Amino acid sequence: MKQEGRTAPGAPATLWDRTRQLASQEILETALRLFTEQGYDETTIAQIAREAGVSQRTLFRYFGTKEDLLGGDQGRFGQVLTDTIGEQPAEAGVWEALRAGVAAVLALHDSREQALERFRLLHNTASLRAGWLEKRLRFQEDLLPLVEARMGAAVGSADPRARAVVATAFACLDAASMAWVDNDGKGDILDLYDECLAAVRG
Amino acid sequence: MKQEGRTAPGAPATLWDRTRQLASQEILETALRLFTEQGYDETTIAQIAREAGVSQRTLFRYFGTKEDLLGGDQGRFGQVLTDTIGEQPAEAGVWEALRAGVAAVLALHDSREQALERFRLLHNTASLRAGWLEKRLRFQEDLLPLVEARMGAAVGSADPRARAVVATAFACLDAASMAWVDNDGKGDILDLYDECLAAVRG
DNA sequence: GTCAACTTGGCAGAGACTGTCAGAAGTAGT
DNA sequence: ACTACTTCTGACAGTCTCTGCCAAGTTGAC
Repeated sequence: MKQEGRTAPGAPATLWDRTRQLASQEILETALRLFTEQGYDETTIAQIAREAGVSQRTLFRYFGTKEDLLGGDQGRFGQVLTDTIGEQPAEAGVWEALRAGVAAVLALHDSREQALERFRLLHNTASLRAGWLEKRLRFQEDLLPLVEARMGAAVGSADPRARAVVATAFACLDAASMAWVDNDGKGDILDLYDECLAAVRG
Repeated sequence: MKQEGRTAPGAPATLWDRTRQLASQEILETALRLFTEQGYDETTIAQIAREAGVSQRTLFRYFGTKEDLLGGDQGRFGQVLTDTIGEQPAEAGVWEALRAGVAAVLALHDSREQALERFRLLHNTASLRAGWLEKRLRFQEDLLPLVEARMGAAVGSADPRARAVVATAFACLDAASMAWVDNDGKGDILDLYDECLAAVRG
């Protein structure tokens, strides 16, 4: 299995690529539909596979875990995050850089409705939240060197401050998105994020 | 099953209570030993049960999940946390109250070595971290009303600020404990916690 | 001693996930 | 078009966590 193909711009777009793209999308849509219809825990892999018209084995080849069926391409989240922050001007402070990263990631969702649906599922399903938090932790670790550099700390040292700053930013994003869901998607998450950060750093 | 007995101070201390206490301890020690010896993921429930001299079924009756085998009595963590914060004087600020809670929880570990062992396992095992984070999230929710009251916010409103503050405190605790583990348990976690908070709120 | 309350172990089974393997389907060389 | 090669798929069996159920044993209260 070598799924690197990723539909590059001037793609060769072999039949395999297109087929995989299609299957992947079909699985993803079926999963999201069933999750919202009957809940995450109440939906089995077997059911998703059946309704998507593939075998369980194939489903697991596309998405390594059940959690991966939500959140689509989470790899991109981390990528966009680190890229955006890395591109911030050197004179920008840590918090400005982190804010820019958060904004970029939030802009990644297809639509407000889809984002709301995903966030709602995420915040209401314990088993999902756990996996999501863990994945986010990996993003945080990836961000560490960038933040350390901006804070003037020795990169890779045992200095906990950079980690605390990054984790705080995510904590605020979490609080903001939860409030956003509670408000049924009214308003802007980024505004809520700013509000949270102000409350913390006040 | 009614395991409420919990060896109250002037306990009746029936034979059942003592037996359960013993079995629980035996299981816990066996689990921690095997986890540190061969890793969390590489240790199966079957093995723990066998070496602890109980059936798998009984093991699951004592500890609902594999994760529960680490962290001992996590219920107490949340209890101590909310109790301590609730007992703080009204004129104490949010951050002082939260710090007191954190200190109380940290004081709960039996020994420095055991705490170090647990933290190390926790931070190095992805599957464990996920569950731990999720459990912590529940503590955070429990704390919410207390913090909201102290911040003068409408309790139960969609105000994300209290959630952000609580999450930030935990984020700092996380960063502090990770640095502590990296330093092989040298120094005081609470000092690191203060350092983190200063970096965030600085 | 009797009976109720409690505890235990074994069994069967669900559900997520993995390794393996034969075979189908696409791709490329001639 | 024929062949050789790579890629993908489905099926099967198996592992591991976790749950429901039931029969048997132990303890406690009277």
